[in-house]
Amino acid sequence: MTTVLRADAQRNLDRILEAAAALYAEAGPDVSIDEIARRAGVGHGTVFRRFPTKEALRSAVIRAHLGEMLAEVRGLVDAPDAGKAFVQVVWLAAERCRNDRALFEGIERCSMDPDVAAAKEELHDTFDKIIRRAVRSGAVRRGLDARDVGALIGAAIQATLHAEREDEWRRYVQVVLDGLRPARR
Amino acid sequence: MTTVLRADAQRNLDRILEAAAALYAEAGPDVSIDEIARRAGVGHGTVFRRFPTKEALRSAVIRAHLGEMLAEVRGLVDAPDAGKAFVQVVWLAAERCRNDRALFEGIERCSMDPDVAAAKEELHDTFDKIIRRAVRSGAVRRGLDARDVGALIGAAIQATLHAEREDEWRRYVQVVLDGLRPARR
DNA sequence: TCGAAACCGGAGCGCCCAGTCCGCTTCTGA
DNA sequence: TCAGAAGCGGACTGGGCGCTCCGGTTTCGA
Repeated sequence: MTTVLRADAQRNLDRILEAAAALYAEAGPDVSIDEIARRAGVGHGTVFRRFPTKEALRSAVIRAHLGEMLAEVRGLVDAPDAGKAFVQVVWLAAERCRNDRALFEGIERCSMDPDVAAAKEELHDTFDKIIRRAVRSGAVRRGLDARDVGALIGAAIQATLHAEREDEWRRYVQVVLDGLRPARR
Repeated sequence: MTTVLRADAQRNLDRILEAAAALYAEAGPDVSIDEIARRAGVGHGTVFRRFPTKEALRSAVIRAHLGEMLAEVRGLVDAPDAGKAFVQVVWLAAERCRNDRALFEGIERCSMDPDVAAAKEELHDTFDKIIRRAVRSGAVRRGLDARDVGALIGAAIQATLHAEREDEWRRYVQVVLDGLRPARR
């Protein structure tokens, strides 16, 4: 099925993925294929041979990111303090969204891709375990799942994309994080 | 300067604004002029005679919304309980964003328009008064201004745009609202 | 070394959309 | 009623972008 690519083709493929990830991170998920091809140093025909559509390329990049996040979250799933693990995951996700402008929006948009959907689900399942433990330990309010928390944190980051101050996003994430604790009284 | 429009022209202008507001609310701030013109029942040339650019139309609609919000917020600026007034303003803004998909994103995007910028500033100033009183009364944490709160609430709403459950947004707004209270301990 | 298979990339197509233009229609004030 | 001003809208332009195609080039196993 998956035959080995010729050396030059593999090199170009790597360059394309690298360029796409960089441009998505800098400019959002709507960068044109031409721009990506230019940055990768290839013709845009080459991009379309590897990825039949613009969406396919986006999905591939997003999938890679989700894989990395999953590995990180898995490393925290059995941490002794569930509340701390929860906070750590949130900050990890926030940092990622902050450094990659397309990540949050892109994940939503690529949900029709079955591979992305599967990766997302797996990530959510893992995060849900942490959340449930954190809820049981009284560190997090009831009634929230991984999708809720992801949406809220992602949104807080999005809100700071055009902010003037560089560290704005940390304050916003902290506000949401405080809001995620059990309601008072 | 502002001469009176001919009756038919005024009618068309009203229709255009109405159609634009409706489509922005339904489909976001990137609806094409053609679509707006079609919904308004006019040719798109007519739209461009009233509004020199697509942005001008967007700005006009946004400005109208900001004017309405300003009136609402002004009505709460001298409310006896500053904390309650703050919460009310937040829910008002949230409801508006919820009902108008383009509002939050559109306000950011139209900030170069001087009229929109002025309206925004006036709204912020008014809301800031409420926030300062609420902070003093201990209902809201320090270090936040109207821009912060608006960004956070808008973001929470945006996060629920593609949610399956219809009332998702209320939960999210409540989380942010709780996060906006003074930090514990 | 050499030929076939794999690969490359830019010209070109079709579509969408913002914005312009002008011949025709509609309104309005006298 | 009527002339001229105001308004109308569709044809058209130009630019951007996703995507295709094919003639030329590169790679690599035999």
